[in-house]
Amino acid sequence: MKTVERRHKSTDADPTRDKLLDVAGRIFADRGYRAATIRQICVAADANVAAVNYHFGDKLGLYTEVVRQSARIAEFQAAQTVIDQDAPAEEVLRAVIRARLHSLFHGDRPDWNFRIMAHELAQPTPALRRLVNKAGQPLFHRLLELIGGMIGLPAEDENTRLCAISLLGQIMVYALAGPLVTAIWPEFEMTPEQVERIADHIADFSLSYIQNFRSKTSARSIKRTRPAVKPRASK
Amino acid sequence: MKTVERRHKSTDADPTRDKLLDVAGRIFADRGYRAATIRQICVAADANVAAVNYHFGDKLGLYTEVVRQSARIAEFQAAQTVIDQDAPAEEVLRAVIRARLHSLFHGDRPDWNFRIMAHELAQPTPALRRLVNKAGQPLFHRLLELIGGMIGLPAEDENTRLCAISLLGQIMVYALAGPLVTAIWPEFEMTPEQVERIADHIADFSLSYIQNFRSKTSARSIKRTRPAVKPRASK
Amino acid sequence: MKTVERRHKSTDADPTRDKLLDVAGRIFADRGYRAATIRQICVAADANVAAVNYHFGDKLGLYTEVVRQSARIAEFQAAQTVIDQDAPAEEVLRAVIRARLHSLFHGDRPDWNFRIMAHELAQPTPALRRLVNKAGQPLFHRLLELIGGMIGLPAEDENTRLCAISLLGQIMVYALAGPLVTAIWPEFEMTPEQVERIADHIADFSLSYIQNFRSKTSARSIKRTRPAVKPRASK
Amino acid sequence: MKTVERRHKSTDADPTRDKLLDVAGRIFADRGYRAATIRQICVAADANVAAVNYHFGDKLGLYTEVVRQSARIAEFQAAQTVIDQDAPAEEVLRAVIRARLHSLFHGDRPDWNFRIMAHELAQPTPALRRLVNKAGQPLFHRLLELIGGMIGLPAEDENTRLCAISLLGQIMVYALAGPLVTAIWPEFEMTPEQVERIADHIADFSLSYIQNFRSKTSARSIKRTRPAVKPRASK
DNA sequence: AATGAATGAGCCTTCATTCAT
DNA sequence: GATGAATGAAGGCTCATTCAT
Repeated sequence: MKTVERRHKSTDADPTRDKLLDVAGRIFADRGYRAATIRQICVAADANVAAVNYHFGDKLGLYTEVVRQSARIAEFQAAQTVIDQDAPAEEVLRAVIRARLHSLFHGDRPDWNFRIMAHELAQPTPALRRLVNKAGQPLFHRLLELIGGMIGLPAEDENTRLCAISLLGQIMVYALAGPLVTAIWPEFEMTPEQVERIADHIADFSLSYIQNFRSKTSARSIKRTRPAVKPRASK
Repeated sequence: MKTVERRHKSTDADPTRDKLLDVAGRIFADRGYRAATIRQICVAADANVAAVNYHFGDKLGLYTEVVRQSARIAEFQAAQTVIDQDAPAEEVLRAVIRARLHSLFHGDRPDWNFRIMAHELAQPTPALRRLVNKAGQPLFHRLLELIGGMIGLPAEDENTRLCAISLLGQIMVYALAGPLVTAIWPEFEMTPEQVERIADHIADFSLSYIQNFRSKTSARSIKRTRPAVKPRASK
Repeated sequence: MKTVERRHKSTDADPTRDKLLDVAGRIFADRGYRAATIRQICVAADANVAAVNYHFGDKLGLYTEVVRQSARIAEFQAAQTVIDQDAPAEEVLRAVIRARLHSLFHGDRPDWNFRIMAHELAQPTPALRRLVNKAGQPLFHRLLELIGGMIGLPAEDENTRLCAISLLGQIMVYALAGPLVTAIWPEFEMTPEQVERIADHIADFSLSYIQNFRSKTSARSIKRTRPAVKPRASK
Repeated sequence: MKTVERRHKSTDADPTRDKLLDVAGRIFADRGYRAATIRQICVAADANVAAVNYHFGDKLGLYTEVVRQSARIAEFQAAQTVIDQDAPAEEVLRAVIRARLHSLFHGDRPDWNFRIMAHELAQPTPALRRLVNKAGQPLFHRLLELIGGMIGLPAEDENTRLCAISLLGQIMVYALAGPLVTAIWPEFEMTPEQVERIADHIADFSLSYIQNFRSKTSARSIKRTRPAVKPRASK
């Protein structure tokens, strides 16, 4: 708020700053904003406690930069997956799911991008809401478009939204609730193969509903009262 | 590590202790373990700062007790839903989903049971892992049994587990990632009706896959290489 | 701002709090608000660093209380001097001057009342302006009334105000600019006798002008241009 | 205590150094020594953080230089006013008062000379006492001479000193206790005209006593209860 | 049995200062 | 000769915990 944010001439080549950013990313991702301490970060980055203040002005400044970078990477990754936009919707959806899970556990760059976001989603840092939302929007928007297209409803339709949330929930649970996963599946380990398998499962699981959605349209009206017969048509 | 655990003659009827427990539950559920302060809790419970230490020995002691109680309630609730165990699996599943979502947002008294668990799942308190797992087990176990029964595979099968996680993920996302939900659905608000609708959606969404699972068995083998044809039954 | 200000049942008998207040008064008076450190104060008061937070919530809270107490004492002293209000104005004025100087250097209670005020007057603590003003008002008001009465002008008249400031300036200089006094008068020392002598001098010095003021009324108009002959005419 | 003092070949023409000095003067005058930070100064002077250290070795080094310069200017100004030394004492006195007030609020370039001195008088920087005293001496000495001459007593006489202090107190109060002035005179504003008016008032106020001083010797007796004969005159 | 008072460790931040180009 | 980067020593504040009734 009061101090300088950026004092450096060029954006590249500031080893201390970069290391700080990298280490901070990891630690923030592990512990969350509050629990992480500047000292931990600085010790791990082999820097002085005041270095954070010098380079980022603030603990929040450092964190903001970390999130910003995460956001940049997220946007970039999202953009990258767009390439095969002319592929069939199903394939695109599978690609998106796989990409998300991948960036969550095996992104080439710092692997904490998504976990930072996860923390923010769980316990938002007041000052950062907008930034995080902005970072997530491309993904969310795409998902809504995609699903909307597949179920033949506008992106803003309640059903589209519910499906998008269902889909994201399946992905996020791995990021947000590791212990839950472990509790259900003790031998679970995040190997690249496992990631693939999970991605496939989530896709299959979700497409099953999405691709059969159309047949349901007419049964909508009774929903309200918890109907004895659910709209699963063919069932 | 800590000394006192319980100094009282009888286990019942200690209004201060009870109020402390109640208030602490709410506050821990709202802010998480670290962010909640003993003082906040004591002020809110209209008790002395030392009361926590007196009754529970520790902040962690209080929290443990809160979680323990949450766990008890969770087990109880899980047991309660079992009553109609002879109902069709689908209905049981629907009931479980609805019950979870309900306890998450509109539980009667201690509406924070599940939220505490959510916090623990997201950022486990080291000392409590086992306790939380234990508390979750009944639910997880039941879910695995149920789904396993429906898809005709053992509870320990990878597919059963993936389905359970998918199902729980859809529920947990509402507990763990409010901002995500808001980002996708800005007008969203957690009215009782909305909860019902979401519960229905999650059930529909999940059952679509689960109830059609059988037909998939043969297609398994090609999975690894991203098969041209995915096992999605009707497709 | 956020913490509790007063947690104590009765206003008396809290030795730590009182000692803290006393020591803080002295140190704040010596060094000013910023330069004084909580640690210095606590060490000198033989208390823990956190004691300040506990009893006053804040460094500013402690300081505020110190100033408030100073203000109370100031008001009390001012009120006390009023007793001989029916005495001739000149005598009252002399009494006021003497009382001020006295409280400045030889108040029975903590001797820093006035020096705190002096610091506040020199470099006001933003949050305390009102409090200090309130504390000073009784004195200022009385002085204006008194002088106004003697020179036959309303208290709000510019001349009354200028005289009051001149009078107070002569007193304050001893509080605010010790080094100046020492520079002019190296052997100077604040013995009770010296205080008396100074009080007399200030009274004489000021009354000379005030008591002869009437004769000046007509000469006002030429003032602006720095007249060759000043209005001391008849004198 | 500090190492470097001056590393430059010639004493003139170092724009950075000069600007630093100028800006530092203003900022020190505004905020005082402690509250002013090297960074503020360097930023305002458009110089590097290390510049102060480079040019003056120290924060105190910079401040010392600022004060030294202030002292030089003060001496110069004092000398300048002396020019009309053959004018009547009263006129010289008026001129001195006006000059002081003027330099306090409307000095041409470095308008902070006097305010720096004011800060030093209120809260002396240990290492600078002598320097400041030296800077003030010319003014003080002249004032004592002048007043001594007018009341017919030596410059070292107690009465002369008391008068000088009274005179200076009336001036300094405007520099040191702005809030006091404002409290007494809310609408007060330091326009050039106001400065003139105040200067006139202080001169009138003081001359009234000084010019009538002799006549006072006998009237002493009624004073308060305190001594029948006060030390004036014969002493 | 229960509480108000006190404590010490740790956190974030600021700042003057020094270092390595 | 001059500067951007880095450092360490405080400072204020918060908090869980303990002490003395």
